[in-house]
Amino acid sequence: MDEVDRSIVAVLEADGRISNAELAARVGLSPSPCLRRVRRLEETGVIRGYRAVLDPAAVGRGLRVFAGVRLVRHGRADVVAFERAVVRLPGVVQCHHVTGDYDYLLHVEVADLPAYEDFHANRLAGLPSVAAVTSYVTMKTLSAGSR
Amino acid sequence: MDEVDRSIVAVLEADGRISNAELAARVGLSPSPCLRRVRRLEETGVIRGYRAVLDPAAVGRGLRVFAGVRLVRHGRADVVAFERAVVRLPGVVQCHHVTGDYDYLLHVEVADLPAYEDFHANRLAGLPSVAAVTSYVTMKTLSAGSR
DNA sequence: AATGAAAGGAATCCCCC
DNA sequence: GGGGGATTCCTTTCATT
Repeated sequence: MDEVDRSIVAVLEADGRISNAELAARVGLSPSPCLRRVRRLEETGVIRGYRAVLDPAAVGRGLRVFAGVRLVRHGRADVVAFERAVVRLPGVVQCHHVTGDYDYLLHVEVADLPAYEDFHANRLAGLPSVAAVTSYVTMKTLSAGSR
Repeated sequence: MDEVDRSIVAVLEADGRISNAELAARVGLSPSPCLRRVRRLEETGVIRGYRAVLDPAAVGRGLRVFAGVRLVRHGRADVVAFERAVVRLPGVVQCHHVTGDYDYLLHVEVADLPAYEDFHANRLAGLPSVAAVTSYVTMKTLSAGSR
């Protein structure tokens, strides 16, 4: 990871579909060594993949909610069971194991408030060991620059 | 947005750098109409862009924290000043205006805990109208499938 | 709207520096 | 590690159905 590699990942983070030819020009290389560096960054896991960024509302994920979850018990079996189950729930984007007032902070995206009510009452509350759920419903999201 | 469009965005969300030729094959079209559909999805804003997904630790963002922020005052000027300033802070990925115990939930990514201490004490606490900050430090993140 | 052909461009590989 | 050039594949456009 030298300066050129850092430039490459910065450009690809902002535009993941840029052509190798233009990427090379932007970082001051010719296409051959540029492509070699990109492949190496992919192989070593610095670049994990590429994704299209979608309009949430257009694909049925217009409501974003963060849900703080506390568990009743914290034995290994309880934790494993919860973690396995929660990432399989439709609408769960990420599940963060956090310090603080909650055990987990869930990033959830669903169509609308009725869909979240269903998620909350019929999916999440029924998971093993879930003691309490606190929901933070997103009204607006501001993004920082290129991300 | 018909079924084919939904397939296209699903494939591109999982692999944003797939070639148009292979994308076409996967959704059962020939390349020409497939490309036209992708362009239309981009122009109408359903596809907002493409990004490389990076290993956070490899690019100096090894620590993810969610910070619940309460403001002292909620007048329009206070809110606007806070929102303008917070997204400019280095490390702030997204700023969610939420319902519940906090006014905002910040998604922050920094190098490590000392960097977060600096962010918390020297950047965030000094913003206009910030009354209190509650930090949820992520120890582990589980992702749901393709996202 | 989809197809298919054709031109132009890009990705990729090999070899040299 | 970087560069140049050849090959192959892809992208893109346009005429056609």
